[in-house]
Amino acid sequence: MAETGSTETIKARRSDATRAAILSAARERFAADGYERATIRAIAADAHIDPSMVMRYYGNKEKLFAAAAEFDLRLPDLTGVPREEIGARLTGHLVDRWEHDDTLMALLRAAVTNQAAAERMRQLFAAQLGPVVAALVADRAEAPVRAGLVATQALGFALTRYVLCLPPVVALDRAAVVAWLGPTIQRYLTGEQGEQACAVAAPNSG
Amino acid sequence: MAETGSTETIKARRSDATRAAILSAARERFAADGYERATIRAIAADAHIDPSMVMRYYGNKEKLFAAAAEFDLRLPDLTGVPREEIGARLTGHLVDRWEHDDTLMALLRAAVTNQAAAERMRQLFAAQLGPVVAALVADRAEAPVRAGLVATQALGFALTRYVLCLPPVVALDRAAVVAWLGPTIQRYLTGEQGEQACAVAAPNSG
DNA sequence: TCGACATGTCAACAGGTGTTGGCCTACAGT
DNA sequence: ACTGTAGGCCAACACCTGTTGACATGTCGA
Repeated sequence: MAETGSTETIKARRSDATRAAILSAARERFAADGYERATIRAIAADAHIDPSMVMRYYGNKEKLFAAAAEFDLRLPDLTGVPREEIGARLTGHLVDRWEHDDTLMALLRAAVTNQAAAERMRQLFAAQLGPVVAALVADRAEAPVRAGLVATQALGFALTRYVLCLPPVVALDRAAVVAWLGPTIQRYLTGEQGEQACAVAAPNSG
Repeated sequence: MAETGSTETIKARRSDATRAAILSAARERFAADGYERATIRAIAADAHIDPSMVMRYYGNKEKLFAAAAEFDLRLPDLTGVPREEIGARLTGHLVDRWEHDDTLMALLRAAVTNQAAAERMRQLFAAQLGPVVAALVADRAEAPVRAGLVATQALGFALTRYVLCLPPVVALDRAAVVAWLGPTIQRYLTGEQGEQACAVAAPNSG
């Protein structure tokens, strides 16, 4: 690769700003419209460039999506957290990730009608949520099921709140979300099949 | 209307079979492909008729979807069921509805990228799940939130199992689903915010 | 200064979309 | 037997899609 300035740093190409603008516009469009309704033309217009530039820099729509849907859940290490708090902590973290980054939304909306995006979603949970859950669970063989159950509730919340916009779910504030969903996530991580709720209050830390 | 045979029965038009075939094909396509990827041409081909017939009978794609997405959750009356079993019962019923009818799938897949379909989904939960939950809940003001939470878990399960196909969630059999999700639904219906799980086994009836 | 290369624009392509109108055919009522 | 009409097919429309290639412009090293 061509370099300049200090010998170790890669040269900042003049096109990097354009690439970033495309990626940012792509994320927004995919998040708002899903895979098929997010058109190359619309993305290019948002980025104030010609559609053909999108093709030059990302090859085709599929690859553009792959680049735009790169995502890190940034899950915290929960092994040091008091056992009864991990549900609330994980729930709070996931809500934050959803609210401050379009990427998950793009991935979710696209994954419903696009096979490649669905595969991405599967990999994301297997590679990022899986290990974290495995580190918390006593019986290693149970880890995939427990991670799957967590996904069930986490994605269901995101779907109803951010995509379908069911009014009562939209109305919940962060504390209420953690208070309601935290114990569910907690049980999926550390509880038993068939276990029922009883009146032990959990701390609302997130 | 023109009638024949017995004076009271409406005449069965020759086109009724075609109409039904269109509707059935539309449900399958919308369920499998979502709103935009399910094309009128593909639906017509499945029904072995010309695309223009779809337009003649249903006006346009939007109205066709509206007709195809007509759905009744057929929620049972849960007021007579022992209080600690309603979570399991409701969970089992919802799983059955998902597995034996394409319509919910069509609605879900379409609702993610189509506003009208999302509105349909909201109405479905407000009009069908809402009242059932309201009948079970002590404090009437809490009913919408509780119904929303149930939707959160029910739709999240459907999303991960039938749409995203997360392997561990797909692998669960009916009994396991009821055993894991039942207590969650139960808590959303009858439990308290912040309540945690403890070792009280729930019956596995469905 | 000159040429190579990166950056960007324009116009067009081939194919697919929802939708429309004209035409043919078979059947019901007289 | 004749005719009106419902059921169905065909061809076409206007538009939008991803994608491509030719062409202009700018920038930087030699």
